[in-house]
Amino acid sequence: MRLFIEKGFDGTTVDEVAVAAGISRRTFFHYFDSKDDILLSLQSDIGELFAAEVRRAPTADTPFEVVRDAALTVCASFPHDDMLALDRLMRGSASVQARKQASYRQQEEALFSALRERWPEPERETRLRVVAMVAVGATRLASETFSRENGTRPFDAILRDAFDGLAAEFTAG
Amino acid sequence: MRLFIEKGFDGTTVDEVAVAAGISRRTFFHYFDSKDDILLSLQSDIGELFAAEVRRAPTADTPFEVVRDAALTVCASFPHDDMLALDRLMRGSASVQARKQASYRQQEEALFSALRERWPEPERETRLRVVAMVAVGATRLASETFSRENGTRPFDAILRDAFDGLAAEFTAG
DNA sequence: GAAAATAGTTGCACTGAGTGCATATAGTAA
DNA sequence: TTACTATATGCACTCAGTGCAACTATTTTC
Repeated sequence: MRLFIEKGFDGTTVDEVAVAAGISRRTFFHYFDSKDDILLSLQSDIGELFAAEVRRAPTADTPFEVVRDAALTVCASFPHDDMLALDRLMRGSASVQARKQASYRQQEEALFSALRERWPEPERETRLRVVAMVAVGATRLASETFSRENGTRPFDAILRDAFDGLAAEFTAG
Repeated sequence: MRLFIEKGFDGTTVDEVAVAAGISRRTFFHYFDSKDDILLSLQSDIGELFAAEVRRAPTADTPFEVVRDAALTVCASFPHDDMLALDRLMRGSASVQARKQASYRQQEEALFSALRERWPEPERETRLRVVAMVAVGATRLASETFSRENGTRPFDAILRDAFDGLAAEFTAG
């Protein structure tokens, strides 16, 4: 991370990272599948946390309520200062940025699976996919807003706003 | 494309592509920034089409109606057989897949800008972002469903269902 | 405590993507 | 025909990522 901040992500070679970490280049690739994974690994398991929270939720709630509360719970447990720094680094590489977007897709899939366990009726499938998409989307919108505002407003508040805005948009129109 | 279908995306080198196209390797990189771009370039301008359609829409409609109708119009103009083949190829490469997801993000941004021109009031910003996100999301969900069903149901119908499902989910809950 | 099995580490050589630079080969204007 | 410009190409290089074999540390077993 120090090297990336100093010289940029693209300006840092894997060799330099390996040397700085006191391991050989080959050993680096034993622990990380790619250079991108250094950054990506730091946020890869959010999808699982999210899904786990959904499985733990009270049975009386609607799918939308379940995912909203799960999102708020999961995101409360993140160190927000690190989020900003990581986000800035990720913006430095197109391929990292791309794979980050792809990871949202995976989160959505994990979330959908979890929802599906609770509401297995076939006719609900489309709507559950929609809910999963919207939940991940709201989380992403919130984290983008958080970065855009440079962390001046607490993440929880932004996330709550995103979900509220979402609900408002569709109950009104 | 023929090479990719025969030998897979990863199994085909840029040299082979260049030879098959009757140009030099160096010239290939003059027209494409990367190997991935061969596939990516075939769907890169959807965002612009989408945004253009939004700018052309009747002023009386709500944001949601505008993006739904724009999506339906734009997607009606695509050769659906090619969509399936392209989609299958894209699944063959992780980096292409990732960049495809990233391109959805760009479409969302383009769409938001277009919406913003029509509804410039600051207090609407969040809701317009939500609408843009949901519109691109619905389009993506539809295209995933289309691929999953292997093209047995017309894309227009699936897309309409996605938007309807979306509306239903939020007016009901 | 020595030998043997196992897990983690490293070096080496190779493939393939992508780039900078200098040059060549059109194609076009003068 | 000449001068100019855009495109095409060759060459050499950097760097990410991989397969393989050897090497070292750590346990296990007798």
